[in-house]
Amino acid sequence: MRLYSIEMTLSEEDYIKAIYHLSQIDSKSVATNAIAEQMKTKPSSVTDMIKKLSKKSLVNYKKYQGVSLSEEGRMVALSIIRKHRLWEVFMVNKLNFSWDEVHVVAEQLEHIKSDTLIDRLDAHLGFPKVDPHGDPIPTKEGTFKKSVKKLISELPILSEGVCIGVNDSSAAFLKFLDKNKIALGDTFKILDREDFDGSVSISTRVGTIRISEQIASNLYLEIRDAE
Amino acid sequence: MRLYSIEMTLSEEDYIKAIYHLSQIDSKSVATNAIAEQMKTKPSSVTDMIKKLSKKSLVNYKKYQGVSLSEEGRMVALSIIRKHRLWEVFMVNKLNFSWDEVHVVAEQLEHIKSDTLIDRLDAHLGFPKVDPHGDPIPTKEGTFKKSVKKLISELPILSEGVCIGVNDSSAAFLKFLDKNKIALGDTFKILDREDFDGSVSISTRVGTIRISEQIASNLYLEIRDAE
DNA sequence: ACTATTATTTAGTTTTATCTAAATTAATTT
DNA sequence: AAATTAATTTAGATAAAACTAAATAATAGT
Ligand SMILES: [Mn+2]
Ligand SMILES: [Mn+2]
Ligand SMILES: [Mn+2]
Ligand SMILES: [Mn+2]
Repeated sequence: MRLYSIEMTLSEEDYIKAIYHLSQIDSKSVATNAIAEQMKTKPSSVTDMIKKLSKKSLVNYKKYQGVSLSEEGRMVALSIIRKHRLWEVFMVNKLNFSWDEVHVVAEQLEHIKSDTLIDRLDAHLGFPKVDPHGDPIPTKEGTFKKSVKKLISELPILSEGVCIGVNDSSAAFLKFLDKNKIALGDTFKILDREDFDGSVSISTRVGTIRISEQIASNLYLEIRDAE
Repeated sequence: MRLYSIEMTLSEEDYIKAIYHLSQIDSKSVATNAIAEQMKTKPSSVTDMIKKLSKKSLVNYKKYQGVSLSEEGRMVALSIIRKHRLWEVFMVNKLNFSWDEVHVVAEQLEHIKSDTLIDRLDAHLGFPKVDPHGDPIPTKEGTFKKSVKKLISELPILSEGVCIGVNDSSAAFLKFLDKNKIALGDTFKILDREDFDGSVSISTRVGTIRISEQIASNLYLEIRDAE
């Protein structure tokens, strides 16, 4: 993960990260419009930036064919994600933030340039493996356990797993979870799914409850014994 | 110190901080060239930025007359300095950095925008009053104990005080201090000064030593019982 | 008071990251 | 296969922050 420290602007870093995340969803090459939407900018701006990143050989690009990260680009993405998630752990574990408050600030902190800083922060936090949302933290070398988390709405009946994250971290949703005694770290089993409305019956630590499709598509489980 | 959160770029913040520091040295209005030197930029760039800051009424400016910070400008400066110094304390106290390593990274961290973050960091660090170099940390409200630190070279004979900071934080100088058993927190008394070369005789915790003018003009003492 | 020197500002460019509007290519329908 | 629609790129503009070179104002020396 060291490479030879390519100089990158904040903007370039955010684009690289966006491309990484989009290519996770849909492993093929990433569309210009998708990047524009993610970055809340215009497709023409994306094209400009893609050309720049391509010149730096951080992405593979052919006109009208979309982009994918090069190996260097992937490493840059992982190093930014590593920083983002370590700062999130710091804010939650050391500064008593709650998990829904940290993302915006981590968006800024992830751009601080200092390898020493991030190494020592990692040590200070006890080398955490996941961030407060349950997402894995890449190592310095750019390796990390591939996420095995899936949305409840995507899992087959009888799946069992630990609740490790949410999609929607709005205050309203978090309040709902609290009220229904659903918390990070709880183990759930999917008992049944209603084809009609997609609602799901799950067993939790307080008994069996039924959740709507909307809720099920916002809760991630980590599946046991996955590779 | 809250004001109504003026939007400021990183560059504007660094200029405001530079103007603040320069006006501390020499309380009058600050010269364009002095800012250019401090910021390692050209006078013409400084003029451009001054006009911008003046439009935002963060500085008082009349052509050819130099600039001074407005009251808002002073508050902005103090809030950046507060952040800079708190991050320095964090790196030294929590991440085991040494005091000569933290400044460059703090130059970046001071620009992170989050009032909550800095408040919680302050609490996490136990509301420190000084940074690792002995410089005072402004409060949220923009008040702080006026520095009573003086260079040994500027103090009269028989002054006594606690060593709280250095001017030159090069590795070579810090090594020298270590070798001579001079550390932050030690109490020194100035016994004698040689007019010929400005060298000074001081009593330290390991006995009496003689230091050159060059060393004396790099060590700050905090004088006891000053207001 | 005049001149030389220094400090500061202005004018005109450059680079980076945006944007809008127009042109082009790709994909979908009929 | 032609026409329509959608996606993408190009062209041209703008704003921020820098620069160089030239002009102007302030200061100092005689
Ligand atoms: Mn970011
Ligand atoms: Mn996260
Ligand atoms: Mn800075
Ligand atoms: Mn300091």
